[in-house]
Amino acid sequence: MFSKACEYGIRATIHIATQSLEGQRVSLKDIAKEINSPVAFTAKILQQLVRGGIITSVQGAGGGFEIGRGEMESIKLSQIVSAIDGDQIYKACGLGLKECNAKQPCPVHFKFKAIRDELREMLESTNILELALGLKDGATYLKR
Amino acid sequence: MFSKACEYGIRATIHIATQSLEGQRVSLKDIAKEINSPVAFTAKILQQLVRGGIITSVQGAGGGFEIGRGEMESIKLSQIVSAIDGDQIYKACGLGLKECNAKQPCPVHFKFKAIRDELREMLESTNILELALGLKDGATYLKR
DNA sequence: CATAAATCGGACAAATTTGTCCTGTTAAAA
DNA sequence: TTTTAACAGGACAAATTTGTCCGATTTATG
Repeated sequence: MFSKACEYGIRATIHIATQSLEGQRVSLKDIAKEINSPVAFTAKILQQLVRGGIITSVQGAGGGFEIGRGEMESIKLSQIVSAIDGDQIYKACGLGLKECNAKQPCPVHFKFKAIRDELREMLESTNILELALGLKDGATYLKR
Repeated sequence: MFSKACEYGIRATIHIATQSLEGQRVSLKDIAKEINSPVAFTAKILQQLVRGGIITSVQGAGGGFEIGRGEMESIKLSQIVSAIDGDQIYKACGLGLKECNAKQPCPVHFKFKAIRDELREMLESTNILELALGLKDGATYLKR
């Protein structure tokens, strides 16, 4: 569904959020450990998230990554996906055709569109705060 | 969503089906031309479909690929996807976790499961005959 | 100011996916 | 029976994704 990079990106964002809820800034090392991802690769992805305005980084000793408490509710899963994988997943034809739309549909156009629309709706309506709270409560997990 | 190989595989199968409806066996060359795909790569994918029991190949001069008329309705999109991409798309965790289930869910487990289930339902209920008929009618397209 | 703890960013390497080429095999037809 | 049209399959090549390494930069702290 998503690229590895995107999976790591979502997991990292949720972890950063839970820590930010506690007022804790987290380091790259800590993130990679908590979400069980390769450190250097994770660094690249965090850079993308910073550039995308999804998380904030603080350089230097005592630095790390964080998310402003007030921002968590307005950050949607869809923004993370777009920042890393682009919006192909919402827009692209399920059979890989360049031009595929209601006027000139591929054989599965309408069936796929329905699924994609639901996926988009879900990603656009899911915010990071709710995911972070579920993790903090111990209701969900980020490892394994 | 799907790999390129899988996209080509679905397109190829639909094309073969429309031709089989007319009693025409189709060659690799013709398929690649009609679905606008690289010939040699398409050959590999057709082999997978043959091994998967989805299409039939006939070797030698005048040979090619075909689908028994009676089989089209029982061939589901899900079988093509499974034959080429496997069933990761139905089963795998949206965030890439090895162990993710209702007991130990990732933060987006239930939201993703709902989407995946709809996707699976759609793929399992869509057969090749209906797709081939739409294409034959000129209602849908396989190129561009 | 020197040191240490961090992110930033570029270059490289490995793995996977996508795509190509060539030789072999099969079967129809001249 | 030779030729020809087709699929089968292995080896290779290119492109993309995933992952690594290392030096530069930033900032807190002694």
